[in-house]
Amino acid sequence: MSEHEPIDDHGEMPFSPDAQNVGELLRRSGLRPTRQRIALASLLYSKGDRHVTAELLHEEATEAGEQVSLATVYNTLHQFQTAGLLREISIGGQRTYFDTNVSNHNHFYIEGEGRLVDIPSSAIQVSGLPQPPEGLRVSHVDVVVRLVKA
Amino acid sequence: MSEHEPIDDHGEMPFSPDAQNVGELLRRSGLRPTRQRIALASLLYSKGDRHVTAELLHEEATEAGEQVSLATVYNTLHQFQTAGLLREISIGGQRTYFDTNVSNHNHFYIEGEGRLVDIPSSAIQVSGLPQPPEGLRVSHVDVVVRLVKA
DNA sequence: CTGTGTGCAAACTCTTTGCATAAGT
DNA sequence: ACTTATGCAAAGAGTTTGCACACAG
Repeated sequence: MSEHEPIDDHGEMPFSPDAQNVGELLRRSGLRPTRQRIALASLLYSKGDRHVTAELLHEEATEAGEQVSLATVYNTLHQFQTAGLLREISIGGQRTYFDTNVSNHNHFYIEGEGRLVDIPSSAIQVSGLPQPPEGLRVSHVDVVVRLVKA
Repeated sequence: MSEHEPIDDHGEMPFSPDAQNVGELLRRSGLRPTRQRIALASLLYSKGDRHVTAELLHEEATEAGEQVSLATVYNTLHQFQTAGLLREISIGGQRTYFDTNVSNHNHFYIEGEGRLVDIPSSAIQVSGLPQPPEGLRVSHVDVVVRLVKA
């Protein structure tokens, strides 16, 4: 994956939600474009950046008339994550969130609502990181800004 | 709860692990100093700053010959948290960690080991926080530096 | 004594897994 | 056809809860 021109046959949007492109996307990630995966990917990538839990996505799929089991949603989310299409977000609490924005950025977390909002990568700067202990390297720095009602 | 001088009767250490002081500590937090709570508090505050899960603490208590049920450990951790004696740490994943260091500071998280290490509060600086959405205020900023084997 | 805390086991939530069936190439 | 994905339901981990008994004040 490196030097293709922006797809030029008929579009200008980075991701287009139609099955065509989603299928391509999946195929490139080594995943068979099955009906369920296409449905889930469409939901994920047709509304801009999103933060979903398995349950939420399952609900949406069901409401959209797509029949997908919750187990498959879980499987699919993890497959997408492994393929680099999603990033798992680490908020405390019980539910696991997945973010369609895979680039470097941080989050507001609205307590009591369990809602996540992106903070653009550029906005926050972290300085003064101490040296990690021997034998370890920094893989990722997560900044979560917790918000409560004013 | 507000204006008491630093405890002046006979000590200079902030927390002393013996039952005496732990009992005091609990009492001031509005918690009855029961055998179990004293045992758990002693484990928590006698070794400097610690990061524990309910299971870990339960194990330690058991090994130390104290009989405490897991349910009580959970209850106690939450009571301590409410009383401001502990802070819950938000790492993704399934387990909940509690930190005996209640002051502002951040964490290294060692993936694959599930271990937490404090980063002194002073070390890290976060700048460029965007304005939170209307009606919300920042309650806390968590920085988690994820580490992997080099 | 009186009220709060504890222990146990059952319930609950979120997530994963095993295996037979269905769908993709 | 051959292989991989899906669905179901059951199992699993971590955590919470309800209620009888025990202990602190």
